[in-house]
Amino acid sequence: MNIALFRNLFREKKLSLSHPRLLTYQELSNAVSPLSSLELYQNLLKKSKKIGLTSIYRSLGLFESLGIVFKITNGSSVKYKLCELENHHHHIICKACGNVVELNFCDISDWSKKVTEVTGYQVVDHQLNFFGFCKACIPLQRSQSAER
Amino acid sequence: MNIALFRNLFREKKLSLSHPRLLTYQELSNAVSPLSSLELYQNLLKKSKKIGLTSIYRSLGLFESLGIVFKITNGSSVKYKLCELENHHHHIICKACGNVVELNFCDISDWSKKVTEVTGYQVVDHQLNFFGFCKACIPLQRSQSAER
DNA sequence: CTGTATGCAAAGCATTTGCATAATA
DNA sequence: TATTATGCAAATGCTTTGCATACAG
Repeated sequence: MNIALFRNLFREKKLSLSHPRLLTYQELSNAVSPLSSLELYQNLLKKSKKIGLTSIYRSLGLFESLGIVFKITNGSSVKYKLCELENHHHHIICKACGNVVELNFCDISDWSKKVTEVTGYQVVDHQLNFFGFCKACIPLQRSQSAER
Repeated sequence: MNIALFRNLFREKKLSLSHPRLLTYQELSNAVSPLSSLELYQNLLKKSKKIGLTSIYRSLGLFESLGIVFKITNGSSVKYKLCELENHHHHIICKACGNVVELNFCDISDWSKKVTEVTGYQVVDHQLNFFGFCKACIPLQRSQSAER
């Protein structure tokens, strides 16, 4: 999601676009790979930006609930990345290096119907992640497979 | 994985099959839905089994590294379930009461191929959870929808 | 101005670790 | 008997909360 859309969204939802929120967004926006809350905090401090860790947590929580950010819980580590695709999508995560690629397809709506038929549950959401090895890490597969 | 295979594995790997490990295995084996480390601990205490929480953590870690157990990291909650190698499946989780129903179908293998084609990643695993409201909780939907 | 967000410090929690004791093979 | 695992208590580390202050709209 680019900065213009980001600003629009905040205006639409009548959410205040505070300094910490903007900084958090920008830092994620510059990032090449997913970042933890602490990395985000330290990166901003290095750039002499005044921000509290707490606000980063709060911003990330807000962004996540708005669908702006994807939270990657991979074993014990938690990282965040900006969603580049605006529509609903899923991810594939490299088990070795942690890189994430977004998948711009989701045919799961048929499944939701099936789930409702079978269980009686009203399905409102789902979560799907693929795990594997990116091209660069395929050779490492054997040595890494027990990790996480 | 049944108890016979479990015992065999431990013998093969020359791992000691201690009381806590066996209890942890059995409790998971009896469980209808995935359990957290604490639930496991409390269930065993209720049954007057002597065990420490620490040992449960250590057993679960061992089991996971052996591929006996699957760790479900759902937002902030972490639960474990025995891998039933014969039928891979997914879950639907009630957002209101937390009940879990297992879904005995998974047609995702076609997707894995597609993911590989599109991204070049070698897919080795995936994780799919549905969220919704069970019959009893559908009336609560409005008040609970912001949670998690 | 008025409500909302911030930042610090402290609290909370799940998980891990150190170490003496106990159980396993 | 010699490893190896256990269990308690304490430590760790990530995340959340309370609350007075500062900021955005």
